[in-house]
Amino acid sequence: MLRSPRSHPTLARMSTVTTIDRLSEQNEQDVTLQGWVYNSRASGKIAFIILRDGTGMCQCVIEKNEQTEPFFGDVKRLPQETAVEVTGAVNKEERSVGGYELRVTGLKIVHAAGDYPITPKPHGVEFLMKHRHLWFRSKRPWHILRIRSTIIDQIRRFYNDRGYVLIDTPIFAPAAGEGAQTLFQVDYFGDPVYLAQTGQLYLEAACMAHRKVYCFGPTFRAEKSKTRRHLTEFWMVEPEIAFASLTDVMDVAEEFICSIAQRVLADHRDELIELGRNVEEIEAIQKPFHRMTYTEAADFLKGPKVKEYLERDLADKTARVAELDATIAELEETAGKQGVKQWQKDKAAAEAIDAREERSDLSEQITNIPHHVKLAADFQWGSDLGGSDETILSRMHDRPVFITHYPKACKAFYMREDRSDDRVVECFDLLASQGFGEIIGGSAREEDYDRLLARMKHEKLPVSEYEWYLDLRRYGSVPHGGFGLGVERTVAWICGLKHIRETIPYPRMMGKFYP
RNA sequence: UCCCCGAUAGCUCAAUUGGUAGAGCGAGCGGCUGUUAACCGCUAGGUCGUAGGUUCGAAUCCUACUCGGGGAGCCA
Repeated sequence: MLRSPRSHPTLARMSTVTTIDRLSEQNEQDVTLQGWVYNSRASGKIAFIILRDGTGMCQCVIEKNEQTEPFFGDVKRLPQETAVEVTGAVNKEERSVGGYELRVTGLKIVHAAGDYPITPKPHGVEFLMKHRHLWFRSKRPWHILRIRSTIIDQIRRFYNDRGYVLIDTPIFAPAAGEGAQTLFQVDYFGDPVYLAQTGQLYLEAACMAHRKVYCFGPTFRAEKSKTRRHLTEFWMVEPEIAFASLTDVMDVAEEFICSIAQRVLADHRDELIELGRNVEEIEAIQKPFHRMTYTEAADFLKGPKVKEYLERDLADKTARVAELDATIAELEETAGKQGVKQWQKDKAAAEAIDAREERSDLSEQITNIPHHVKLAADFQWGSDLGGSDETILSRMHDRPVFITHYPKACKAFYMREDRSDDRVVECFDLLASQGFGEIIGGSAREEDYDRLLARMKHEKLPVSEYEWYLDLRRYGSVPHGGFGLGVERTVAWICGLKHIRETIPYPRMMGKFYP
């Protein structure tokens, strides 16, 4: 949008409106930036504004002189998040954030902000979540949501580039799917319908028309889980492929995850580092992933390696707690000592808070470890893998791990019976590395009419409501399969976030839906 | 549904274990020419989550409730 000088009486002269991400191409030129004050510092005759404009951050320097005199007084105490247009010369400057700064000659206040609630100091989660709409502007959420955007773009590209057809599946769905207690019920002109928790059954129908299809949209789970891994509304991408075996589907999943990791590394390496992510661990996301059957996993969990691993983990964590206690004591002494600069005290106090947080996380983990040892050792063939079991398997491998062939009883009715062992089904979960746990669940689908019907009757499903689904096994039924990837869990894993609520713009969790 | 932890200024936290409620940031005013969470001085800001109870006396101990955090089950 072009700006006329008349609408900006305080601008010294007309100059090109640009954005911070393009400043390196405009060194020495006069430009105008439009943005918000992220932070400001001022002394008697010089002021610094850290401006953010949506594309990056840039330091704007205002020296007091005849040109800046008319607005220098305003600049001296610009509240955080004041919207401004600043004009000046771009100047390459090592000392500045981003390497370039603006030597300001003109400034217009577009909107003077009031008392902005989020300060550059630490805040608690509850407070930040209540101000999610403003928190977007802070660095950390800004980086995370950009990476999320790239991951979603890569998801679409991956399937579109490989000839998959996008099939949008309904969000209002009859009770079909798995257990109704985890579904949100909605009144649909007097009839009960449910918010979809998967598009899979609908997708199976479409894959018999287009061969390779996928759906991508929000799904809803009414599970009463209050943990760092759960949302009630989350995004899932589900591909479905005709004439595909279990291993074909797993190969796609493997290729898919690698493509996401590569894309994020290519586009956001610096941002990952800024978020504190260990980039080497993402570089390690390469084919082939580990593959083990459920039965192998069960034996592994009961074996000596897991016990040793957990015992070593316990020892390491106990040692770390002792280390933290020493650090905390030291920091507290610094914070309370006389003759120490105030900013050093602040820093020590802030570090002490972080250390205490890490310590309380660790001590909770330490109390849980013996329980996890017991759960792993007592694992019974036939029961589903628990959260702690998955975490153990995932942490003990340097790349993602496929767990395949679960017992029939813990999986959904549509999964294909293993023809060589009818106790298990041809399915897989993909566990992300570094303990992030399950990000994909998939399977080959039962293509045999009689086996499927028997299974549905065994599960006491209302067969009449699934007639359309059974039709797929009456007319040209072929082996096929697919999987679902949880977008938020993937973002959490790639960004190294311990809580899923930061991976989605407006998290919906049990008991929380504001803003 | 169950288990554990927490709630003190707008924000982040402290209060020597039951004895007059404090600091930093933020806000307001003043000072400072290169700051990086700037710094220095001054000012305002509180029914200690709510309701009971114990006590001469409760932010502190007890009970219930509300809200938040973490976990189990279940799941992407």
